[in-house]
Amino acid sequence: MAERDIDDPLALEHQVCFALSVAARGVVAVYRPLLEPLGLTHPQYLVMLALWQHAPLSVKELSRLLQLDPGTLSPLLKRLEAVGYVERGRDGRDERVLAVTLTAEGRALRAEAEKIPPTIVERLGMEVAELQDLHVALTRVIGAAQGAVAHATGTSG
Amino acid sequence: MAERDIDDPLALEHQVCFALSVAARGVVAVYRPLLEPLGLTHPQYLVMLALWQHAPLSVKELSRLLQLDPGTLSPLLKRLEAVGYVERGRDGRDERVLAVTLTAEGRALRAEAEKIPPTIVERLGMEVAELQDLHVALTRVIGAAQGAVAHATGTSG
DNA sequence: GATTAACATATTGTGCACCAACGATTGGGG
DNA sequence: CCCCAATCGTTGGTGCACAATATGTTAATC
Repeated sequence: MAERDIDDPLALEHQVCFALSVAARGVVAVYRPLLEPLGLTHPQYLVMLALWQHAPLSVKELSRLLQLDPGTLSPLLKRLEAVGYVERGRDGRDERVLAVTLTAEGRALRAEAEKIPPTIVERLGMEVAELQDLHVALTRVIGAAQGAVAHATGTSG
Repeated sequence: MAERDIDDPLALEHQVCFALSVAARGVVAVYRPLLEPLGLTHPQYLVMLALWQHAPLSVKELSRLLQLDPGTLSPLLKRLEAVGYVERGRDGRDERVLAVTLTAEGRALRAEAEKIPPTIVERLGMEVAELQDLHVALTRVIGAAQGAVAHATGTSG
């Protein structure tokens, strides 16, 4: 069957979007057993990374940093507050914006999280250089996709 | 702030998993306006690709091809049946397996779908060679991730 | 040939992801 | 001062994704 599909532009094995989806889900699956003891899902882990770097952050800033819809972040942040890693309070200057800050427990979690990246690299068994190349390629795709969407909706913004 | 983050292994901009997630969601977003007129979501589009190549397929075979949980596919296939692109019937030989087949309308949809990949490449504005390189790199990551999960749960299978 | 084990799918529950609509707050122009 | 538009976050709806469980079917064992 493979013979006939070589020229098929709709063949599953030719689709970059398919490889992208499978790779993303597959890598997240490698993280899952490492994040589970911390009580975090992968999206929650990314939010914590953003906060460890830049806290305090508003929902809008998180949305821009993580390229996520505010409607996705809103309940996610409530769950992070429920487990005690962040606090959600209104900013004094502008009552519209939510100030997401880290609790002491949330800050302490960073020490545990530092063990994760090396473990992931080890479990994947890939060269760091190869992962860096991939990161560069993905960054280019992210830019291309943003440009494509911007062009489709209403050029630039 | 960038200066201080160069050596930070937890910096958001260093995470391959983050780039992978954002790229996957971003590229799917480029597909969305093209798939919407066909009445398909991106996962549904991938199922149709698999069926155009290999129909009829069982849920288990689709699960293996698309690397998706049967619990994800089950309701998805019902929705594809509801819009009239596939039929779900039991296989005569083995009443356990579901035979997913294409309807005439489902087969006809392939002509529309053939316009999608070139449009995507055009909208992304990336060289085909670069996309092919990315596909190779992603395939390697997919293999590495599968190996990592297999190792974590119970080596090989 | 009845009991068991293995298998294929379906269902339920939790959480993400996007969209559209809403309510509250803020800042600007009449 | 007041309305108005823009902004920020939340909510509700649909659909994906995974884990655990349930149900029915087939195959294996005794």
